[in-house]
Amino acid sequence: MGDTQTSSKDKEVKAKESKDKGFGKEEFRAGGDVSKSKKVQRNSTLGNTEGAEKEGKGISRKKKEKLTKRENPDADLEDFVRAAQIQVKVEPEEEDFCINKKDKVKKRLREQEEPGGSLLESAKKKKKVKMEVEEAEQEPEKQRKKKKESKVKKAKKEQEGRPVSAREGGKHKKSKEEVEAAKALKIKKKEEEELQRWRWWEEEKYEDGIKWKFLEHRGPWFPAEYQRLPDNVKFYYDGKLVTLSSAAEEVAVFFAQMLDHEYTTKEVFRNNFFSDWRKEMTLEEKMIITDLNKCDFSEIYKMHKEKVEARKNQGKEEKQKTKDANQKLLEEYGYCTLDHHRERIGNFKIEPPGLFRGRGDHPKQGMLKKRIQPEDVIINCSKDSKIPQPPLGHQWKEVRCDNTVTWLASWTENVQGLCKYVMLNANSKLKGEKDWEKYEIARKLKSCVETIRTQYQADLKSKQMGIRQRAVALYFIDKLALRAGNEKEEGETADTVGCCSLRVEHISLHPELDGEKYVVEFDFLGKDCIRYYNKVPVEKAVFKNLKLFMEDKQPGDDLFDRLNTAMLNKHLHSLMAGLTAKVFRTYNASITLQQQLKELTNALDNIPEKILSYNRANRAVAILCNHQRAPPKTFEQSMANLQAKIDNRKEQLSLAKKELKQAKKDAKDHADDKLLANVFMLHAKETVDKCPWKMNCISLQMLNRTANCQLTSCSCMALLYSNRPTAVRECRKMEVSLEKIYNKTQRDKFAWAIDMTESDFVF
DNA sequence: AAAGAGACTTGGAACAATTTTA
DNA sequence: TAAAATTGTTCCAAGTCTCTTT
Repeated sequence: MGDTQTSSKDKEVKAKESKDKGFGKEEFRAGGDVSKSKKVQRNSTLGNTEGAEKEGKGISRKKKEKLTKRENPDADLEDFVRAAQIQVKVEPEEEDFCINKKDKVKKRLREQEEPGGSLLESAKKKKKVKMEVEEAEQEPEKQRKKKKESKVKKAKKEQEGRPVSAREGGKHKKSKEEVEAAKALKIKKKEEEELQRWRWWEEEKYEDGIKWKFLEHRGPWFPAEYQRLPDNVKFYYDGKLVTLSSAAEEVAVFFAQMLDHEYTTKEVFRNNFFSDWRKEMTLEEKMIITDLNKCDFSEIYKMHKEKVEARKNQGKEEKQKTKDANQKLLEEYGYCTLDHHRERIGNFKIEPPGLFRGRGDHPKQGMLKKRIQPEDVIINCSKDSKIPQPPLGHQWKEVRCDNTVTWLASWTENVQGLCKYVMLNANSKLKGEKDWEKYEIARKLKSCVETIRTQYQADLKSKQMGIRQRAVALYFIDKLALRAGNEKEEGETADTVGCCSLRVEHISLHPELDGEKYVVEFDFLGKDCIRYYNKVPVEKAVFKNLKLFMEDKQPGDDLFDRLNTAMLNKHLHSLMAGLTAKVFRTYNASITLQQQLKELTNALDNIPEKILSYNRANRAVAILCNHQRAPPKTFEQSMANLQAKIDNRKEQLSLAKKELKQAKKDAKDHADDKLLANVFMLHAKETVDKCPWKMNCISLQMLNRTANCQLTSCSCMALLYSNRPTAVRECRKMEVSLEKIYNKTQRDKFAWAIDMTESDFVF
C-alpha cells in the first residue's frame, strides 16, 4: 500500500484547498463544548487483550503557591541606578571593577580566538576607514539595490553615531559618493559578518549530553518596577472614587489596558481576574470592591489609549531615542559568550507581569501573572565565568553550573507552575545543532519508512487490541501528520487533543461519502485550539478497526483507550533509534515539499513563477500540517485592490493596442513624419508587450494571497516544518536567489543548511 | 507504572519596521 | 506624505518527549 500513500495525499491537499473555506475559529468553538465524561478507562498493559479496565487518573495536583509579593520601597531608586548604569556604561564588557583573575585569563584567550566580540567597537571604526577604498560592484540584483538605498541611511547613522539632529540640514539628495560609500560599507559589513559566523557545523561534536564548556552572560533583564498612576487618573467603584493601593492599582491597570480585547468580555476571564485582583487588595479595598461590574476603569483606559497614541505620533527624534535605548539594551544583555563565541540570546527579557492570556477556552485565562523577582530566578553559567550580578539589593534564587542544559536562566511561572527559560537565539549553535539533528533523524526515517509502514499494516490485523490501536494511530500520524497527543491534566488547560488523545466524539465514520468509500471525518481542536477538520478516505482495515474501537463507548471516551504517547513512542524507538511521533511530521512535511517542488517547478519558469511554485509547495505542507492563521482583517480590501490593478492593466493593454494600430496606420499615412510615428509605435508596442507579463505577475500574486489567506503564508511557518535543506537545495538548482525566499533572520538561522547544501542534495 | 518535573520545540498573535499606495 | 499594506520580529502559550521519583 505504501505506493498509494503519497499520491492520495496530493489529492487531499488539492481537495482541501478548494473545500473547507470559511471556517473561522470562532463559529466553531461555539459547538465544541460537548459533555466531558473524561478519560477514565485505560488498560495499562499492552499485552492484555480484553477486560480489566483500570481506574485511571488521580487528579491530585500539588498546588505551589509561592508568596513572592513584596513591597519594595527602594524600587524607584533602584530603577534609577539601573538606568544610570545603562547610560554610563559604554563598553559592555568593562572589566575594571571585576577582580576575577581567572576571568582575565579567559578573556585573553577569547580575544585571541575571536577578534570580533567585545572588540566590536574598534572593528567598526576600522571598517569606516576601509570603506572608502572598497568598491561597490558585485551587486547582482537591482531589486536588492533598491532595498539597500533605504538602508543606507540607517547604516550611516549607526556608524557615525551622531545625534539625529545632524541630519536636519541634509534633506537634499545624497551625493553619489555617499551612496557608494554606504553601499561599500554594507558589503563590508556583510562580509565581516560572514567571517565572524561561527561555523560550528565544521567542528567536532561534544561528547554525549554536554552542551557547552564555557558560558558567560550578564543575567536576564528585568522590566522596570510599576509606576503609580498620575493623580488625575482616577478609579471609581459604584460611582465613588476609590484610591487604590499600589499593588491593586497595578493589576487594575493590566485589566484596563485589555478592555479593547475580547478577552475582557469572557466570563471565565473576568472571574479569574477578579479573584486574583482581590488577592492583591488591602483589607479595606477588599471590603469595598466586591463586584467587577461596578468597577469603572474608564479613566485608566483612556490614559492608556492616549499613551499608545502618543507613542505612535512620536517625533523622529524621540523614536530614534527609544530605538537607541533598545539597541543598548540588546548590546548589554542580548549576548552571551559560549565556548569563545559571542552568541545572541533569544529572550533575555524577563516576562513582565500581566494577565494570563490562555488560548481558546482556557480555564485559567485572566489570572494574574506575577512579577518575577531575581529571587525567583536560577542562573546557569560557567563556574569560571564572570557570574552575573543580580539587580541592586537583590539575590538570585540560585546560581548553578550545569553544562548539560542549554538555558542561561530559568524561573517558575505562577499561573501554571511551569518552568520558563532564557535560551539562545535560533541562529546559535545550540539551536542549530538540534535542528540539524532533527532533519538527520527525519532523513533516517526516509530509509526505513516503508518497513515501518508494512509493519503497521500488518499490525492492523493483530489479535491484540492495543497493537491494533497503535497501528491505527500510527497510520493517522503518518498519513495525516497528526501530533502525538499527550494526555493533559483536565481543567488545567483548554480541551485540545492530538492523535492518541482523540475521543469518540472527534471522528465520524462514513462507509461511503461523496463517491468515496470508508471515509473518516475528523473534527477536533488541536494545539492552540486550532480546528482540524478533514474528511479522509482510509483503508478498509483501518475503517473496520475504528468501528470496533468505537463500540460501546460514549462520545467523551478515548478512541484509543489502550494507547498513550509513551507506549507509541516506545514502540517507535524499537523500530528506529531516535524515532518519535513528531518525526513523522517533519518527515512528511519534507517529503511533501520536495515532491511538490519537483512537480510544480519548471526550470524555464521566470522568477516570480518559481517563487509562486515554492509558495505553493509550502502551502501544501501547511495544509498537511494544518497550519492556519486568522485571515487578516484587511484581506478583502487587499484582494479587491489587486483585482482593480488587473482591470487597470487590462484597460491599459487594450488602449495600447489601439494606439499601436493607430500608430501603424499613422506611420503609413504620414511617411514624412516617420520618426515621430515610429516613436509612438515603439512606445505602444512596449506597453502591449509588457502588459501581459505584468498582469500575469499580479494575478500570480493574487492567487498566492488567496490561498495564503487561510493558511500560514510567506514561507514563515511552513519553513519551520518543511525541510530547510530541501528548500535550500531547490533554490540552488533553480537558481532562485535565496534572498527572495528567506529573509535575513531565516538565512541566519539556517546558515548551516545553506553552507552545507550542495545543489544535488536529496532529502 | 504512574505521576511529576524538566527541557526544549512549535507556532500563532501582537507588535514593530518597512514598503507601497493614494 | 500620510495612510494602508506587507513583512519581519518578539513574545509567550502550548505542545512533545525524556528523565526522575514515588
